[in-house]
Amino acid sequence: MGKDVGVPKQVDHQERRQRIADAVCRLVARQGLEAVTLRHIAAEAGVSMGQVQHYFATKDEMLLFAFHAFIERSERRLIAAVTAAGPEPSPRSLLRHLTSLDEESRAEAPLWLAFLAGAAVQPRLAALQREGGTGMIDFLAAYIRQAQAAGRAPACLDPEREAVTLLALADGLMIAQLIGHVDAATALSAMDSQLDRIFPTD
Amino acid sequence: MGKDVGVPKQVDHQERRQRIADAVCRLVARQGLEAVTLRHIAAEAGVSMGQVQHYFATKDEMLLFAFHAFIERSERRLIAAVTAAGPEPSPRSLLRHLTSLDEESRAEAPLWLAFLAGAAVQPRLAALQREGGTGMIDFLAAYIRQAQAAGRAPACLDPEREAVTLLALADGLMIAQLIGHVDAATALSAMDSQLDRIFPTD
DNA sequence: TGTTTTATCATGCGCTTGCATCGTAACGCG
DNA sequence: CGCGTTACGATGCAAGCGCATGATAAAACA
Repeated sequence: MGKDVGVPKQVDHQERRQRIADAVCRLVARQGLEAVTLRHIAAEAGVSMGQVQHYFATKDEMLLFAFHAFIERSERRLIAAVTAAGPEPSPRSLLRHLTSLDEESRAEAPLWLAFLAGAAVQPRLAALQREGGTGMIDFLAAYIRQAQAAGRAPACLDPEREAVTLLALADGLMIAQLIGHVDAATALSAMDSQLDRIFPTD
Repeated sequence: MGKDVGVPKQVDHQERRQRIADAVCRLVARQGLEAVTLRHIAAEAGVSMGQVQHYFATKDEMLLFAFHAFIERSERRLIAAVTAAGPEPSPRSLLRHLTSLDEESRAEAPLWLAFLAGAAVQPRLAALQREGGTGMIDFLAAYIRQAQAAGRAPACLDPEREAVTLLALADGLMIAQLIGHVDAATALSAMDSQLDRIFPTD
């Protein structure tokens, strides 16, 4: 019986799934969740429909996997954007990133919004979203607390509340930009105004 | 030829369309945009599928109409919420409403989000969204300007930017609540904190 | 080697979709 | 009254959907 599970027989299972998940993300970003069909995904990924079925038992499982992968990638990039800016991480880099001012995030805004809308209806998507979001809030709150300890932020602020505010504002500004209510400069100015309030010395 | 157009022959055309549009909104709020099919809508509205087809040439036209009706209703209620609170309209009532703390708005949050995601993909929906949003921004900015003139708000603030910030924050907090990142109390506290900054004397 | 497992494709099935096409009541009007 | 427009229901249809099935080739293992 001693099966050595996990040993790839011929192809890298995980890599194939990821490649298909990427195709899902691309398609959702471009045409929304409704455009996700097995046939469209197969075409977008440049593989046969049978192959998609081979790596994902159902369409739902595929969507869930793609969403999870997307969230993980976003978090990784967010943290990288903050910590890679310098030895002393800057809140500006964090929130400029969140305000979707770089092209990479901008292109993914519709994707994020589509999954958000899906989460409003499908509990399983909402659960994934919750995990990701709280992680970011904790990260931000800890960062604010640290700034307070260093005297770079007013001690009277509630770190939790400010973290929630900043992230909510980032989401809202991203939406406003996406719809066309405001341009990037206005969004950035609004976010900067908030940051000045929290980190006056930067 | 002198046709008296608009004279209802037998039924109130506009009222029928509105009744169907309401069914669309209910269904979208409950199950998302993907659940919108002619048959489901007919069932939700309690009419035959033929009737739905009679009042809307295509599914897209039906969605567009429903979305437009929804936006108009939201704006009407928003303005009513502000002006009906008293002779001197209060920013609190406005933004408590926007933060989706009343049940009515809360139930419509998924609906709003679904149309938002749709707008990210379909330009015609985005156009409708844009109209509605700028109206609210102008309304808010004018209100802030008026408060500045009355000395109830710091003159150093840029009304446009603060209006954008408040609306974006409202959207973001609504999303955070919907996903479950924060509870209503936290969201309200975050919004109040912003209002204190803009209207310190209230 | 032969056998089993894995990877892949092609095809088909049952169902739902938006929409077109009929038939037919009911009312407005000359 | 008759006639045409309007309102509405029933049905059909081609396309697309998720998914099941079976065939085939190759690799893994005995």
